[in-house]
Amino acid sequence: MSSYSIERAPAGGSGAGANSHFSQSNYVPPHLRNRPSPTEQPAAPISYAGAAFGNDRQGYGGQPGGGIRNGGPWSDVNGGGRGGGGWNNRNNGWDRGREREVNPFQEDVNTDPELGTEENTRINFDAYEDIPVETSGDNVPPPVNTFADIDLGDALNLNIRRCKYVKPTPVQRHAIPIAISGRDLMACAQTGSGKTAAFCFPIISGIMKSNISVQRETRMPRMAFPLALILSPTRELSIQIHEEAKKFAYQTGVRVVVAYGGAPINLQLRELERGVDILVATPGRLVDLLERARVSLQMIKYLALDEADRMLDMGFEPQIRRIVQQMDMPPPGLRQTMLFSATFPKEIQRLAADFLSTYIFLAVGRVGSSTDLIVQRVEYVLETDKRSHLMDLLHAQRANGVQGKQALTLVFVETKKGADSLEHWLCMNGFPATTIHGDRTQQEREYALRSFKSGTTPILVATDVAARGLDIPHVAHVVNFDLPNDIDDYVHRIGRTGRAGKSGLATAFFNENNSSLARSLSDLMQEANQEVPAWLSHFAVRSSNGGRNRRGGGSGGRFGGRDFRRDSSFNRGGTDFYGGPHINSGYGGPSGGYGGGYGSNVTSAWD
DNA sequence: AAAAAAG
Repeated sequence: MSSYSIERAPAGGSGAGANSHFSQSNYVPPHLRNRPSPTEQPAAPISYAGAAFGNDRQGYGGQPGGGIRNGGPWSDVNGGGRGGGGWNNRNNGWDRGREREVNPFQEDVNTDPELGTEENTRINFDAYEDIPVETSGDNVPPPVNTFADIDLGDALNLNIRRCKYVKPTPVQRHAIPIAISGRDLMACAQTGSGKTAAFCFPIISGIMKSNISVQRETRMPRMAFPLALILSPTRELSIQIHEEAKKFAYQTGVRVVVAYGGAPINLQLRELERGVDILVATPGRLVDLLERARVSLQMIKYLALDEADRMLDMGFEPQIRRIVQQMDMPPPGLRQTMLFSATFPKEIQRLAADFLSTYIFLAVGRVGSSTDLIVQRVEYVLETDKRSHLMDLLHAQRANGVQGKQALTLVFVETKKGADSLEHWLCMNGFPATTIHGDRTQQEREYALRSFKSGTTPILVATDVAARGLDIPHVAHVVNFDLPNDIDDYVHRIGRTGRAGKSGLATAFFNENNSSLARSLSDLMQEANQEVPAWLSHFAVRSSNGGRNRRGGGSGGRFGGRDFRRDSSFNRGGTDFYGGPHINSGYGGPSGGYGGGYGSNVTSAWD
C-alpha cells in the first residue's frame, strides 16, 4: 500500500533516503532550481551561490539562438537574488545546463500587426463591469481587484506583465484568492472568461512556494511524478493550455508538459522523463501513460478539470474516474481540486461531490450575456442556398475589410464530411479555406489552426471540435452554417469571436431543420439585447417543445448553474444554506493594476 | 445523429 504524504518520498520505494529533503535524485524541486548547474551531475546538494546565476536562456526580444547570459532587459528583476528562499530568478537548473527554456513570449512579438487595429485591440473593460458573479460556501476569501493584491511571487508577476495582463477578469478576481487559500473550487465559467490563468496562477505559485520534494522511485527511474494535473477534453485545448501555462511559468523553474493523443508518444515520454511539475493532458493519452507506468499521480497536489461538462458529454467519465479515483492520486482533502464547467447538470454535481472537499462554488455570468460585444444575426437560409449565401457574406466582408483582406471567419458545420466538401468548394471559388475535424490527423489539425491564425487561410471550416475553449485571436466572424441542436453549443461557438473584450459578429443560417432551436435561440438573443427577427419568434411559438432546449432548465439559470448544495439535503441542520450567497458585480472600483493605464496594445487576461 | 478521444 502506498500512502500519500507531501513531504515524504513515495512510499513503497526502495527505501533510499525517504525523507523530506532531496538527496540523490534526478529531480530538482522547483524551489531549488535557481542554483547554478554543477556540470552534468545529477543534482546533488550544492551550496547556494548567491546572485551568481547562470542564466542560460534565450534573451527576450533577442535573435533566436542568441543566448544572453544573465543580461537581458529584465536582469534587474531577475538577478537580484532577493526575497526569502530564492523566490525569483528560478532558472532552469532542471536541465543540468543543457536545455534552454524557449522564450514563449517571443512569438507574440510582431504577430499580425495588420490585424491588430486600434479598434480591435482596445479592451472593452467597461463592457464587463456588470457581469454578475456569485460565490457560496464556507468562509469565502474576498475577491481581489488587482493581481498585485495577491502574493503570487515576483517571477509570476513578471510573466503577468509580459502577458500584458492589466487587471484580473471576474473569474480571476474570485478564483485566484480562493485557490491561493488552498480551497477546493467548483466554478461555472465559460472559456474566454480567463479560466486558464485563474487555475494556473495558483498552481504555479503554490508549487514555487512549497517545499515539495519528490524522491524519484529509484526502481522506476522513468516514471514521472507531476505535482499538478490539468485535464481537458480536446487535444487542441490541451495544447493551448500548455502554451499559456508555459508563459506563466517562464523562468519560474516550474516545468509544464503536455500529453495528448494523435501525436507520437515517444516525444511526450521524453519530455516527461526530463521532469514535470504540471502535466496538461487529454484523458485517453493520460490513461495510456498511466498503464505504461510512465506517470504516477501519487505526488499530485493540484488537480484541475477544464470544461468538465464537455468531457462528460464526450463520454470521458469512466476515464476521468479511473484517473482520479482508481489510480494512485491522493484523495480529496489531500489534494486541491478545481472543477471548471460551463454548465452544472446532475452528472457534474455528482463529480463535484466525489472529487471535491468542502468546496467553494463560483458562478460567473456568461460573457456577452449582458453586453453587445457579439452582434448576433439569424438569417433564414434553405439548405440548398447555404453555399451561395455564405459566398455573399464572404464577398461583402472582403469588400469591407482592411486592405481587401479577408477577416478571419470561422464556419461551423454539422459533419466532418460536410466540412471537407465545404472547404473544397470554398477553395474552388477563390476563398482560401482550411478545415479542422476529427477525421483529420493531428498534424493536419494543428497545421490548419496555425494557417488560420496566421491568416494564410482566413476561413476555417470546423466541426464542434473547435467549438469550445479554443482561443483564436482576431476571429471577426463566426458563421453557423449548420446550427447545432443544443443552445449551449451555439453559445460556445459564437464565443470564438468577440474575445478579450473585442467586438465580433455571429451569423446563423436557420431553416426548418433547426426549429427545435428556435425558442432557446430567440430567448438567448433577447437576453443579449439582440434584434430577434419576427419570423424566428413565430418559429419559437410554433415549436413549443416544452423548453427542453431552453437554457437553465434543470441545470441552472443565467449563471449556467447553481450551487446545488443549497437546494437539497446538503443544508446543515435544516437551516438555510451557508449564510446565503454573496452577490458581487463586476469589478469593484478602479484598478491599481500595474499602473500605466491601458494602451492600445494591451491584451487582457481574458484568455 | 454527429462529434471527440487511445491505437
